[in-house]
Parts: sequence; structure tokens; C-alpha cells
Amino acid sequence: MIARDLQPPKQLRQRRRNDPEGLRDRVVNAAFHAFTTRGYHAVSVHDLREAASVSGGAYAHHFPTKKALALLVIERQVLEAVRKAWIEPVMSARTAATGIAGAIAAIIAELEEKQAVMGCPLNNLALELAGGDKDFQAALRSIFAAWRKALADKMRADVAGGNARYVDPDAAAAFVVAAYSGAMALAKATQSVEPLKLCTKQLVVYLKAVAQNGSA
Amino acid sequence: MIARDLQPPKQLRQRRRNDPEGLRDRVVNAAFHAFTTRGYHAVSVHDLREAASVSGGAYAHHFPTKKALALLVIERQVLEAVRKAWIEPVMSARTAATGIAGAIAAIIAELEEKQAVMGCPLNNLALELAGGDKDFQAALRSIFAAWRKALADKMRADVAGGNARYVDPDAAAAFVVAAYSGAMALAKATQSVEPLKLCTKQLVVYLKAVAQNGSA
Amino acid sequence: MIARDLQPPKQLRQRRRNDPEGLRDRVVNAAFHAFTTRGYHAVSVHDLREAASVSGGAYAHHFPTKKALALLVIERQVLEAVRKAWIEPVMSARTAATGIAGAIAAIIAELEEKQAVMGCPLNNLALELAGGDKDFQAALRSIFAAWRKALADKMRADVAGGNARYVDPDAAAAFVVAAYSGAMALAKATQSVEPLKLCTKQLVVYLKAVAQNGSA
Amino acid sequence: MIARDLQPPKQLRQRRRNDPEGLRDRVVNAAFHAFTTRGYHAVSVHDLREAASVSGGAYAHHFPTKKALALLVIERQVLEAVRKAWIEPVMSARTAATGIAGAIAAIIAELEEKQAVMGCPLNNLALELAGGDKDFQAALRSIFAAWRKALADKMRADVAGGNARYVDPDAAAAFVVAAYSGAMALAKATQSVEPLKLCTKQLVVYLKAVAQNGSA
DNA sequence: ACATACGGGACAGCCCGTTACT
DNA sequence: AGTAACGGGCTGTCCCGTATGT
Repeated sequence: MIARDLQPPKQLRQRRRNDPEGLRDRVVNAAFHAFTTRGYHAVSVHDLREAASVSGGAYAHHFPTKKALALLVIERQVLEAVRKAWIEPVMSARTAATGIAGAIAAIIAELEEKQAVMGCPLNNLALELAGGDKDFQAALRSIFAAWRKALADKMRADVAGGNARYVDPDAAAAFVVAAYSGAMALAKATQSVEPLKLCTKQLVVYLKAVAQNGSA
Repeated sequence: MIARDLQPPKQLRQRRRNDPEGLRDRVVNAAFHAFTTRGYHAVSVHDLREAASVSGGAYAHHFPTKKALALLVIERQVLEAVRKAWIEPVMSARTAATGIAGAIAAIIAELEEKQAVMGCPLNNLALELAGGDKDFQAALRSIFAAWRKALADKMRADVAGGNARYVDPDAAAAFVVAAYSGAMALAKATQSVEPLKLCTKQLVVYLKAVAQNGSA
Repeated sequence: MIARDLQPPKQLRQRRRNDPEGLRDRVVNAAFHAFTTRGYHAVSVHDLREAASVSGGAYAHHFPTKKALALLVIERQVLEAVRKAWIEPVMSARTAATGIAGAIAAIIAELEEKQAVMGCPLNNLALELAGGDKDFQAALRSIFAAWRKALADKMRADVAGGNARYVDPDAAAAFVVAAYSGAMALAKATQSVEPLKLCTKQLVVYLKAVAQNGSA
Repeated sequence: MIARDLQPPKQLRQRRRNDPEGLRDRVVNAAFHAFTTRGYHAVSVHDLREAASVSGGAYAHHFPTKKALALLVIERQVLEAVRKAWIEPVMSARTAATGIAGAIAAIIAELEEKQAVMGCPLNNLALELAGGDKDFQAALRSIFAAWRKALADKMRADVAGGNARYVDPDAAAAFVVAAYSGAMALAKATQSVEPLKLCTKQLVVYLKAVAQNGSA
């Protein structure tokens, strides 16, 4: 009718890159960061596409649903984060106790560089998603299991090597995971590393008690 | 103006009953349950209105925004839940250690009646909301503070009464909160009370250690 | 279930005033201001009740619908505003021409005190509402008619008194109303009194032309 | 993933046709018509989508907000309407006076074909929107400026060509715009072209006066 | 007269996933 | 592999008018 020149600026049409792996990485990394800091439900796929500079079609080509992407994030990135921050440091430490203390110390050091305490990626996702969906539940549970198993194995190695006498390494490992997770929750709620430091000290007290007189 | 009953006097048009407090209670209770089990972002206000059988107009009259409702839930219901499950049992127990063990035992007993482990209401909300919004953060933080303070006060009372010699009751209280919170997270992730039982035993070990030889 | 003390603060219950006329005045004045500056559709009855500090029940008791209130505003306040700003000054002036110039000058002076140019109340409402609703249309049209009639009558008096020789006073009056209305629209769009001043000068030129050589 | 046609291949599921420009045109034209006749606030985006037969998703893809759509309408369609109805006819006329008279005459002729007088698109929007929002204000102001400038330029050309002696072409142009705008407002309020005809005659009187003896 | 509580529906905007097209 | 267009439904919030109650 009036004015028919409403074409969108064709010249701005995004350049195509054809880099499937890079694209997947960008999306998965953006999703890991967004999901673990803001929460699965609080993040829209639009946010993720924007953060990763990916068009809707390309995104859909690689990730059928939001849930599938989240499972990928959990199984790859979250597991990897736990491995890097906990499993590897503990495995390569002299004893379980020193490894645990060292891992937490490293995390505290990293947090103190940044300004905000965003909590533990695994726990953030677990508390939001483990209640509802079986697939999420299974994925998250297996990471917790790997974490606990690594700690327990190290404790068993300590016992075998004569460095400690844990009566129930599995229980002790679960407790360490729990204490750290809860301390991080406290740290997130107060937006301060102070609870983490406090709890670390207490964790050391506990570990000394169970490693020496063998109460657990 | 003269009433002109154009519609035949529908007997079905059920008489409205003004019950603002009941309505508010229904909504707040529904919100407490839904928010703490499914998560704030996973629940729509439509869900809540339906669960509470409340019309859109009535809902809007009482709760300006979803956030305001959530703050109400946190400040009233969540605080009350922590009080009932933790603060009151511990305060009325003989010692901090027995109170803590008793509180967790009661929670485990309650969980074993039900089928699903939905986690700690406070921690569920904290992990989802403490990262983003200042108002949520403040509300949640104050509940954690009350929880920690109650435990620490009881420990200080134990010290004063000669029943224990905690060196740092605040740290010990924070650790108890953290260990329980983390154990509950583990329980939720595995959908089993087993981690909770395991961790409780270890918590007792810790408490014995710090209460007797005064390491903390 | 948990916490049942959710009663709204009963003590805050608004004091009842029982001042029906004052209440009506407050509402009608608030509505006049809001409707003529922000527009009928842009203002909610909630806004009006708040601006007039009137509860929903009291509001509804006096004004059955939003439209009825608006009609009242038009028939009372808008008409009164036109009377005060135009009809009375012109009627009491020596001639139509001096009355018109004086009326506009007074309006300009008033605008220059304030910061924003909100336009002519009558025209603001007319352009928004005259297109759709017959009742609004009739109410607005009658005000324009009164305005035009007053100007035409004064011109006819001028002719009778030998002060001017308007050939078509009705046309001249309509033109004055139109020129002023359009000038105010221009002033509102530019948020400046400058177009109003410019147009006033031209209006004087026109009036001299038609009053002296009798072209209209 | 293999396509599994769980629904029988619905023949009715009409094939989607991608026509972004057509869709945008449909929406913008519908918006132009609805906004300028019924008003910005009186029209819901639902109305527009329905009028343009556009789904919610498609609409959102092209127009982020209602305001953005309105700005587009103003900057494109309203400007174009003013250009077609006023600027081009006046520019291509022999003199400013004949151009102005011709433009209004054409508008009157068009109105007499239809039944309703919906007013000037530009003024309708201006009176509703220029009071509140800075972006709307700027967009509308620039159209008025273009309109006034075109008339003033034509008058200056007349002076240069010796066809008239306007002392202040800018003021005369503003006055013409104002008089027409106000006359159209009157016409809308009375739902009749009569005020428009009346005022046009007077406008000619004015133009003769200022063009010949050079009073403005 | 007037205050609170309430009903049902509309508001603009966003959601995730899919389809057409290059 | 990748882009833009698109569908249908849901989000939280607000709307105007009415009913209940003092």
C-alpha cells in the first residue's frame, strides 16, 4: 500500500562459518556456565544461542532439545570440572587428607580472585534438577558416585600403605563430599568464602580424628 | 439501576465466600511446597493458582509479583520449617550433640515414610536463588544465620554448663549446617536416605572429637 | 500447615471518611488531569483510584464504568476548562480579535511557567476518542460547538457594533478554533511554545484581513 | 533421527510459505491503519496479529516490542502518508497557495468517498503519544518538521520567483500546518467534512493576505 | 458510603522446537 | 552445516467490573 521497502538489511546476514565442532564447543561451554551459575530453568535457549553466537537453525541441528544439551553439559563439562578440581588433585596427592585440603584450598584461592561466589557447579544443578527428571538424576548421581569413589579409593590406599586407618572409607568419603558441598552452599548464600574456610578447618579436624584413632 | 436478570438465576453460580486469610494460606502453602520441591523457576503462577484454587484476580489482589510471593514463602514458611525441624529440637535437647543427632534422626524417619527425597527446602531455594537476586540472597542468608546461631548458642551453653569444650562454636555450628546440607544434597541426588545416615554417623564422630578434646 | 499467622495488618485498614462530594471531586479532577495529559486508554482506573486515594468500592459506588467517568470529565471539567480559557475571556473582551489574542497570550504565559507542553485538553481527548465511540463523540462535539458559537457570537456582536465586518462569522470562528488547536498540537509535538507564538501572529494577520476588508 | 509419523499425514497441515517481507508489510500496514484510526493504546498486538494473519512466533521474530513496531509505522508509513498527501502535491504545484488548496481538496474528495472521518494520521498519533515518550516525540516531531519545511521552501521559491512576497515563510508554513491539523480535528470531532471546507476557505483568505501585501 | 476481596479474561512478550531454504 | 522464518502455546502481570461486608 504505502512504502513497500521493508526488506531487512540483507547485507548484514551472518557469515556462515561451517565449524561444527567449534560451534558445539561454544554452545556447550556457554551452557555450562549459564546453567551452573544461573540455573537450568532461568536460562533460555535464546540466551545460550546469543552467548555462543549461534543461529537457531545451527543450534537445533546439533542439539535436539534443551534437556539433551543439559545432559551433555552434565556428562561432559560438569564431570570434567569435578575431575579437575577434586579427583585429579586428590589422586596425585600424598594422602587423602592432604589431597582434600589442597583441593579446597585451590578452590578458595580461585574464588578469592573473582568477586562472586557462584557455588559448586555439580550441586547447583543437582539441587535444581535431581528432584524431577530421572535422566538428570542418573547423570548427576553418577558424578557424585565417581567423586565419592575417588576419595574412598584414596583412603583405602592410605590404609593399605599404612598412612591411616579409616574404618569406613566410603562413609568418610561421602562425608567429605557432603561437608564441602554444604560449605559451598553456605558460601553461596552468604556470598563469602568465610564459611568455606571455617568448614575446611573443621573437616581437617574430622579427618585427623577418623584417620588416626580409626573411629570411621 | 434496576436489576435485570438476563441470565436465568443460575443456581450453579456458587456463592462467593470471602476468606482472604484462607486464600493467602492456600497460595503460600502451595508455593512453599512447589518452590521447594520443583524450584522457583520451574513453577508457574498458573500452577500455584490452580493448586490453591484461586482466580487470577484474587491472586493479583494479594500477591503483586511472583518474587514477592517467594519472599513471603522464604521469610515465613522456610524459616518456620527450619525452626521446627532444627532450632526448636536442638534448643530443647540436653546438649547440642544430642539435639543435632535427634533432629537429623527425626528428618530421616520422616523421609522414610514418604517415597521421594526432595532435599532441604532452604538449600533447594538457596542454590537456585542466592546467585542472582539481592533480595532473595538477603532473605536466605538470614535464615542460615539464624540456624547457625541457634546451634552455636547451644554449644556455648554446653561449654558454660561444663558439658563440652568447643573451642570455636561458630565454626562447629557452620560445619554442622554444611555437613547436613551437603548430606541432604547427596540424598536428593541419589534419591535415598543412605548418604544421610552415613553422614550423620560421621557428624557424630566429628562432634565427639571437637566436644571432648576441644580441637575446635 | 506451617505458619498460620498471615493476617493482613488489620490496623492499617484505611480510615473511612464519608465525604461523597469530596471523593467525587478528587476522582474527577484526577481523571481530568490523567486523561487529558496521558490519554484515556493509557490510564487505568487503578491509577485514578491511587491518585485520588479512593478505594475500589468507593470508586465503583460513584462511577459505574470508566467510560461514564470519562463522560463526566468531558461534560464537566473539559467544558469548564474551555469556558475559563476561551469563552469567558473572549466574551468579556472589547472585540473578538482582542479577546482571541488575549486568550492565547494567557495560555502561552501559563505554559511558560511549566516545563512540559501537554496540549489542549479538549483536542487531546477528541483525537483519541472521537473516532470510536458515539457518546464520546457527542460530548466532545458539543464542546467544540459551544466554543465556536461563543466566538461567532462575539464576531456578530462586533459586526452589529460596527467594530468589524465579518462576512461569515461562523467560518471565521471555526478557523480560529482550528488554527489554535493545530498550533497547540504542533507545540505538543515539539514540546515548545514557539509554534504557538508563531501561529498566534498569523492568526492576528488573518483576523485583521477578514475583519477589515470583509473577505469572510 | 528417523521420521516417525505418529500423526497420520495430515493433508490439512498447510504448507508453510516463508515470506518475511510480505509478513512485515502485512503487520506494518495493519498497524498503520489500526494505530492511526483507533489509537496506539486502544489496539492490542493480538488485534494486529489477527488482522495480519500472523502467528505469535512469527510476529515476535520480526517485531521485538509494540513500541518498536509503532516507531516503524511512524517513521515509514506516517511519513510516507504525509509525503504523498502534502509534500509531493505542494512541491509539484505552480505556487504554494495552489498546492495547499489542491492538497486539501484532494483529501476532502477522498473523505467524501468514505463514510467516516478518521482524522489526520500524524495528528492522531501525535496527540496520543507526543506527551509521554521521548522516542515517539522525536519521530513525530521530525515529520512535522519535514512537512513545515516543504511548505516553507515552496513559499521561499514563490518569493524568489516573484509570485508572492511572504515576509516569514516559516511562520506561514507552520500556520498552514496548524490550521489544517486543527480543521481535521474539528472534522473528526463532528464526523463531517464541513469544518474542513470552511477552514480551507479561510486559509485561502489568509494566504492571499500574506502573499500579496506581505504582512508575514 | 465505603472498604476489602474477588472473577474471568486480556495484556505484551517470551518460550522451545520445527520448517523452509541455501 | 548452517540461516532465517515460523507455529502455537505459555509467562507473569494487569485489566475493569462486581460481590461481599461493615
